[in-house]
Amino acid sequence: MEKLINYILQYVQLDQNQIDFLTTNAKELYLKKGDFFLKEGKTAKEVGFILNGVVRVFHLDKDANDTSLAFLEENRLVVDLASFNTQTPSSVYIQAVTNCELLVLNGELFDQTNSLKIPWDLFFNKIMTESFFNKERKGRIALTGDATTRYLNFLKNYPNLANRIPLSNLASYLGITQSSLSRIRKNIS
Amino acid sequence: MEKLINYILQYVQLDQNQIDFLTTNAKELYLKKGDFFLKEGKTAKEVGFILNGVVRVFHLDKDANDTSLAFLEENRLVVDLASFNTQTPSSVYIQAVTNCELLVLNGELFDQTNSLKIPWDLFFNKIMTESFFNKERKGRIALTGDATTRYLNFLKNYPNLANRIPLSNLASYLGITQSSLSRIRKNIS
DNA sequence: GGGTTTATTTGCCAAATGGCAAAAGTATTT
DNA sequence: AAATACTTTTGCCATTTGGCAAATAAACCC
Repeated sequence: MEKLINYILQYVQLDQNQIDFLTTNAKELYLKKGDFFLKEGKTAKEVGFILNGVVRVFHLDKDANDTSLAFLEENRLVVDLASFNTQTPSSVYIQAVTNCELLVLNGELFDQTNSLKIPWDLFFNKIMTESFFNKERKGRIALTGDATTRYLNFLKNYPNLANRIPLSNLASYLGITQSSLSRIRKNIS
Repeated sequence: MEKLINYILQYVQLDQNQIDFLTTNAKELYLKKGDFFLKEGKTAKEVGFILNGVVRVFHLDKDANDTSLAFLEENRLVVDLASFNTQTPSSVYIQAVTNCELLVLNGELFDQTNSLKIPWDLFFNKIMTESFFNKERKGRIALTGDATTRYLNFLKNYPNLANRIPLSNLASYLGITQSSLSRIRKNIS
């Protein structure tokens, strides 16, 4: 629980009452490898925080091609902000890549009444701003260079992640096939 | 001027006083093809609005490889939000692709005193939120499929833009060489 | 542990893309 | 209109990546 509080404190201030309030209302959630936190078409009703494990955000197109959009590990929020904020159906899947231990804050904690207690608007604004700037700066770098460059780039940005997620998922994130990624790995070593 | 006001009104409400205030303080700026609105290393001091023309946002890596990050046309804001909001040096170039006619709002209009007059915080939050969600939804689609798919996708999303920007710029946006893009065009027709 | 499933590597060849340079086409200037 | 500069197309060939299927390795289940 402390981890989640510290995470939130990076963005907004909380007094002891507010911390107690969150501690009382957060629930633990265990996801087994393969379990879904959110499915396309469903509206995001809650916000998760990863205590342990890795989750993947991905998209399926009409031909069932699987594109990985993001990987999230410990001390990160898990939520489709677009769906959660606008309460519209999500266009992505969020799935546990490994067994996961999450803390979950129910959507009701974010409603008008509770926003008086916790400055959620400010919190999400900061999260979104930070995330927006990251994308601005690094986002399009994904298309730069050949597959090997993109892979090395990924290793540099997320050094611990590559050996926690299946090759196929990483390949779809990098925009190549898993065979190609396998060969790239081989060439590098 | 009316165009800019209407654009802002999409996001926040303004009364006649506020509209007059903006009208008085906005300045016209003409950029010739090739002129820069912002250069890497400079801090964004103003916000532009395109009345006419196309601008390109791009990045140069250490080997001077040019990667197009975005193209903007009429009725869009021109600003490196990351640099402008945090008043830190920009990591991108913003350059006129065609002759451009802009309205420019100086940074001073956004300072504390003037924020009392105009709800800039809310305005930028909405812009950023909208932009963030667009990236979430469509951003990574860029890496989906082969170069032809990405080109067709671009044509669908920005039907008028393709014939207003040089082939080389579009190619760098799509992550391919201009020769390849030229061949792709040929094959399609 | 043995069997089953899933993930990864590899071989083979086809297809896509890059690199380079020259040619053809357009736009711009004088 | 001619000269110049810039953009786009094309040819040639090397390299990268994809597609498919089989082999190997690793993880999972009973």
